[in-house]
Amino acid sequence: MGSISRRSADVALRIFASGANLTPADQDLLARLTGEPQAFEAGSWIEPQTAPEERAWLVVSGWAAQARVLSDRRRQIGRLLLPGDVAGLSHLGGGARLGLLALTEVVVADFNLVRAAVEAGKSRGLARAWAELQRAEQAGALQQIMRLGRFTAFERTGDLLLELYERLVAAGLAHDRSMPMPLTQEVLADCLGLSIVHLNRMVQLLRRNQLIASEPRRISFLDLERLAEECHHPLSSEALAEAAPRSSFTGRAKVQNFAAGHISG
Amino acid sequence: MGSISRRSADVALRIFASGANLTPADQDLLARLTGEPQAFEAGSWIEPQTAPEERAWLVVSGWAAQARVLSDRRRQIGRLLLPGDVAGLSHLGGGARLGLLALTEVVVADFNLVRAAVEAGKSRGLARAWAELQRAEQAGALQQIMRLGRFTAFERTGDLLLELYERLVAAGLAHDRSMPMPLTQEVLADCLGLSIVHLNRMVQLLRRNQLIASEPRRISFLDLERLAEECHHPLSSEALAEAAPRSSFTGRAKVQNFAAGHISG
DNA sequence: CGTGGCTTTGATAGAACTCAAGGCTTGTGG
DNA sequence: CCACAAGCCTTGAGTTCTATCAAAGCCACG
Repeated sequence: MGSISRRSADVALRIFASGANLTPADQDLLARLTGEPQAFEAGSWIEPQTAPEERAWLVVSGWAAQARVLSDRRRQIGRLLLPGDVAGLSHLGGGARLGLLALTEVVVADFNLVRAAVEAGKSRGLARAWAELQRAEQAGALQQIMRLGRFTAFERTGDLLLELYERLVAAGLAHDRSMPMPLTQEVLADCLGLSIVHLNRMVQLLRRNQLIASEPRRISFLDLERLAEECHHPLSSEALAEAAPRSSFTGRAKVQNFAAGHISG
Repeated sequence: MGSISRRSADVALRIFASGANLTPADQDLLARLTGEPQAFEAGSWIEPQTAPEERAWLVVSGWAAQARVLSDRRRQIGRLLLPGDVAGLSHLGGGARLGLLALTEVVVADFNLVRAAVEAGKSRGLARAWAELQRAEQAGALQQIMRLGRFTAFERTGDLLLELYERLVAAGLAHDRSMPMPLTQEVLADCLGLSIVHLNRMVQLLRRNQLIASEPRRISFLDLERLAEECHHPLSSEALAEAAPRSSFTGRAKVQNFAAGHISG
């Protein structure tokens, strides 16, 4: 949890503000209100679900998750946070509170002052950007509900991977039908409401069906369009545009797990 | 879809604004911006999921649902709307769009002007009320994700019934551990991602376990606290307070379905 | 009194979970 | 440089949960 150079938050701030068209003055205000970056190691809670108040955080680098753990150790991940995402847009309160968990090594910046400024109506530009984040969070939640409610395990898995790819592309962190995948299958399973074993089998099915290929910490899509169709996932145009070069992975027979494993199928 | 007396929206407006502490001026603005109440019959789409733009609606009376239907007829209900709830708080756009479906006969009022006023920053009070609605919607979505992801069919069913009871109590539409239940089991199943048959069996299980009792279009809770515990549902204090009188249903052996059926235990 | 919508029941099939063990990598210490 | 341990992925077998299919019952309504 050390302190990091303040500048390291710049990239994330840029991602956060992308599409919001902030004026220079707003950008400056935003930079001043953003707290010192802090690092958390993989597996640690940035904010436990029992925290007395809900703080706002900007994810600067690394992947985090908002999660709730039941007394019998069942765990549900409500939302995955990528660099540029913000946790704690609004105080949820009550029984709905989630904890914020570092899935990889994560750097976050305190965003409470930004939230306070937005709530106090200090800046129209920031308020617009904030509203856009809330919109995206709401849309993501609905997508998650659709997945969990009526999708099969196979569809859920493909749909989530596509969502992550699209979000990473939007953040400039993926391209060419390939993306980093630092998450363990346990984490993916907890997103999708599946057991680890079953999720593993779905990933293998995706591979056997020539829909994805994976290197240790990376996943490539062999047929984005077919995967999207089979998973009822409406592909964003940006994701398709980014996919043009159709990388060399297509030819390979290398079909492996994320972080280890051998050829299977 | 006829037009209804303008005054009929008053109650819903009051529910909508409850807790927001609007000034008289804001209340007046709100009333002026709220459109003519319109009636829709049960089963009709107030707004199809293919609508070109997403309009904002205040539910004045009746129950509605935001739902998405897949090409193979699978249907997922993302959110149930009770009187006083608002659909279309923000433009979601993209693939996440849901339709708005009348589950009973429903009266809605056009809320687009209110949304526009909020987005234009016309009133601090209205903006606060609007933000509170967004907060509630977000919390509801997270609850739904938790339910669908990690709860068993039994827990989902009980948890949803408790949520509905709490929301109805908050809106002044239920009390004494008893609430109206105009929804068919098909609708409940589509909320919970279950088949009709299985949902029916879960309801029967709740009855057999002496947790609920039901008359034709009404459900009573025989042991709110035990149900909440078994379903991992944190009960709101208001729901418990409303429950004090422990109505006479407790003694009855009448254990029936919602709209029809016979004794089954 | 027949019809349609909803609920209930039973039987069967399929999906997903659990348990248990083994394999691949990576990192660590001798 | 090798042995070992820990974490993660993979596999197989058996069980539980949930869906599907089909039919029947109940109720409201015309």
